[in-house]
Amino acid sequence: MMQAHTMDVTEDDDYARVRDAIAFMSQKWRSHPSIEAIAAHVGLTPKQFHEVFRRWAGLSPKDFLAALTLDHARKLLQEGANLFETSLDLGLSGPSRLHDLFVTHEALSPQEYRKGGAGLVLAYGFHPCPFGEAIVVATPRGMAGLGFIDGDRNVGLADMRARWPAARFVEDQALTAAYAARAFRPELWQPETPLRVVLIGTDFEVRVLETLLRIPMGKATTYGRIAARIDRPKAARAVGAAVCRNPVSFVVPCHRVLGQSGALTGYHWGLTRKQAMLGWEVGQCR
DNA sequence: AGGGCCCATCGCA
DNA sequence: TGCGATGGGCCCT
Repeated sequence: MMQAHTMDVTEDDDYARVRDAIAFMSQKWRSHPSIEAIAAHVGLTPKQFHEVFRRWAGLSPKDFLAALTLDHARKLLQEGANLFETSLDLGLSGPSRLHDLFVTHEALSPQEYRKGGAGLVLAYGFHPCPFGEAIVVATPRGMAGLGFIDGDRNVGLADMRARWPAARFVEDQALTAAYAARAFRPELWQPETPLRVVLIGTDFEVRVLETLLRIPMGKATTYGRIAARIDRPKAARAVGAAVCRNPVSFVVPCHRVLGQSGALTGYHWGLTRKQAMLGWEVGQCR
């Protein structure tokens, strides 16, 4: 029966499988479930399970799951320890500086922001991505929002509307599709064709988001370090709150911010998704 | 008034 | 040592 019901695995539901596997793992990690047990739990044979991870992350299940451990998180933090120290001056070209160049960002003026986005027309659309379905929000000046759909599109849309209550939202898949196509492929963010992002928020928030843009893929930092970087060494908690409100997830990589202990703490779009992103990036980086 | 924090302590193996 | 739990401080909306 098991055989008879074993279904074809397609790329479309790869993420769903990965997501379920991660969720199962984080529940049972204490008892060290075997790969076989995890595969069975998500309804796959070990062989299929292996294929899914290869296709989705470019990693074996074992390597992928290893990327989700506390040990690995700590290693990430160690590697990222001097992420900000080396490039305090703008002329210096460290790796973080490089990344920074590929995303151009401009902040909406405080005045514009205070109006809650009044007069702004925001196009939105829904698109598949490596982490489920995404909602993309764009202005003529660049990408303003990126979120995720878990079941109900209206929930995701409401999440975005609540950020700019006075803006007019217009569905425009054609316009947002271009952003969606590039948002998850950082190798396409080139100096001559940067991914344009519009950061909308308070002064403090924008400064935090700008700092996030300097964290390269595959690296990580902590809330406290960001606070120090923006000259507010004791504001780690406020940084957490600002990171939490990041409208352009993934592109502004708030998933690369961890607690000082290496704990993943929280994620607006679900901790499981944060884990998925961190594991996926390990595969992208080799 | 509360957070996607952080640090110092303390009590347990 | 290395954890988990607790308490107090801190700073932005």
